[in-house]
Amino acid sequence: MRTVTIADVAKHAGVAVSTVSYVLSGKRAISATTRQRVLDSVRALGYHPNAGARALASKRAKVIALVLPLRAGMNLPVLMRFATSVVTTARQYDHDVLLMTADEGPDGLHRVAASALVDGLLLMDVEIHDPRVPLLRKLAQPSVLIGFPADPHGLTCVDLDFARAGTLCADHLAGLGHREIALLGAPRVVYERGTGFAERTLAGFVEGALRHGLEADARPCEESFDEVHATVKLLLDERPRLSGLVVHNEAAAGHVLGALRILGRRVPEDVSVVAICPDDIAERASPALTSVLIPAEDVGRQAVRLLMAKLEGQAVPESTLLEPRLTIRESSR
Amino acid sequence: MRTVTIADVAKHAGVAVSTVSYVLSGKRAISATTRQRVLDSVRALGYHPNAGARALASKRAKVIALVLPLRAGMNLPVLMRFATSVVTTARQYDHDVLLMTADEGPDGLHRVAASALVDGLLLMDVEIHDPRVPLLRKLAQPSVLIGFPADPHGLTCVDLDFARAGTLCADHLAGLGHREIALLGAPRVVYERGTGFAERTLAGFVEGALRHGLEADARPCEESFDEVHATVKLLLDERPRLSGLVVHNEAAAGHVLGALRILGRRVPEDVSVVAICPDDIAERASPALTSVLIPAEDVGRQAVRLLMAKLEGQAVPESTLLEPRLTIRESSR
DNA sequence: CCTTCGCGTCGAAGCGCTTCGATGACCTGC
DNA sequence: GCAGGTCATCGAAGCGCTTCGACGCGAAGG
Repeated sequence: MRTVTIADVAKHAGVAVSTVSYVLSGKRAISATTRQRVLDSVRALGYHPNAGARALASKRAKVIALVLPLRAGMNLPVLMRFATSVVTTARQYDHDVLLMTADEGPDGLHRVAASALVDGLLLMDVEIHDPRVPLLRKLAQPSVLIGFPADPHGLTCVDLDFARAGTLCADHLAGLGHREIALLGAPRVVYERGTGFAERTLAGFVEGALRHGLEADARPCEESFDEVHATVKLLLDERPRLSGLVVHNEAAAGHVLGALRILGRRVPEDVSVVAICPDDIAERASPALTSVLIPAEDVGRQAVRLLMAKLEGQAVPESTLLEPRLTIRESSR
Repeated sequence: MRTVTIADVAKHAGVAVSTVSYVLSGKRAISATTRQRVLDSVRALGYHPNAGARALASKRAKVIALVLPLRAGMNLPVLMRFATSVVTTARQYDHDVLLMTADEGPDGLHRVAASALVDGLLLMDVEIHDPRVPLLRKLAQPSVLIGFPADPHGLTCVDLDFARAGTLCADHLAGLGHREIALLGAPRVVYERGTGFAERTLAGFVEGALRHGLEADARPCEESFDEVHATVKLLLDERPRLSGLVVHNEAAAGHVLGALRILGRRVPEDVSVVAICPDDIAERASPALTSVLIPAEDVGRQAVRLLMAKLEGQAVPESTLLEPRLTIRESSR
């Protein structure tokens, strides 16, 4: 039971190999009758083009690389959601996805690119001074980044508009009449790493609070319950009249509610809480959290679309910021 | 700046193309001096073999498929950890990983296999009556399954020994002197899906409890705080002297502690809690949970090893059960 | 009626690599 | 001193596909 090749199909259909190829690729006109005959043979023999041969001859592997980070502080569920959406979208464009971890570093990217294993790259969680960025500029293959390096010039970057997300939270709380609010942020290491999104959220939050004339505070925070409890307590001790809390730390969101309960503050009666986190986390919490979602699915879909456009040789914007949306649930009033 | 081919290397080193190939593959003896000359040229020119050409000529793509599920009830962080360990291990064997989602179904597997895109497949979360299993038996490529279908004959399956995990929990609680214990399980849908692992845990738990002559109870449980709270309350109402709780539901583990707190039971003074969950979840909880870990990393590594062995034509065991380990933390005494 | 032009199809030349059989060069042992 | 055997290297034949130029044929145009 040898594997079926295009030559087998050609013989079965009584046409030339090239004709089969053209039927399958649609790159030249083929009469309806011939096309049908070929298609029938393809089905009858169960033909599947050999990926290697196709890649060799056409210089297109129909595979894109997805490079995921796996460092501390990354939210795994979101990453997974993102990956899923990338795979699903890529399949819609008839491409497959090669999964890579960031710890292979620039060399890993160079390897898959130089060996023509992939036609394009998708990098998640790009840092401000990312050592992979200079390499990407040299590569023959196009790439799309999730996140923004210091100089995005000549690159294609996608991200949630975190500054807007921060502002949106401040706006929401201000609109509800709160006068003293605070941001409970990501673990300190995230800020230090300079990934950018944490700072941008903070900046947007502060800007929004200022614009509304609110008293605003902000703290990084680790993810353990004890740390969250301590930070919330600190915030509350320093500002007894604090009545609005923005949480930009998915892992901590649930703990914040627990801590407030223990500290004798009711949510939302005493303190309104707004989270910047995926919807499922917000919904699972009790009370359900008013939240600005991180639309992992949208980001993935958009990133793949941009990459596919680049593969087609189309021009695409350097920067794509996804508009955040605030969903009001039970934790704010 | 054309891409460098093996012919360029051969010319640069003053040898035949085949000699370069043999140097790189090590499949024939090459003199030390020639080898060095070739290696120098490779480096000087920055040569990387073209993956498509290599795959075509050698019939080995050096890529394996990783098929991940994305259904309700799956724990995303564990999935991600698993994927990471698969990628890392595969790289050690000089292979890359093609990421697929289970929703492409049997057709998707058939596609990547028939097109020789991959040399082998790794399927996560196999169900008792998995529609993909009959296909796997027909494929030219070897595969390894995480989980067990009804008839594992002729396949290669890896999993945590969930029955042992359940028993281990019962043993631990019995050893601490508890007489009435209960298992708080996965969401009902997980049992209904017949994935097997939930039942096996339950069976192991019951068996262990019986052997020690304990009173034992068990309930499936959804993941929301409210549901967990309700289930814990029910358990406690029915058995006021319940003093040991096994939680086999990662998402609920944290909520269980919260519920017990609200219900006025101290952990571990009044109730000992043992979880079957990844270490990080157990450690993050407060108090830290005594737990049997789901060793996602081990499973991934082991699965890749088995697949690589099969690719080399070696015989491997049909069934590999990974021994669970119980880590004692603060939540049991 | 003959030229011209598309349209549909074919044949062949690669794409860059692996692998097989062949070829020398050199050594060994009788 | 020569048959036999190694060892290192080479050349060439594919692997299965895409793509380019060529070609035959019927329709349209002069």
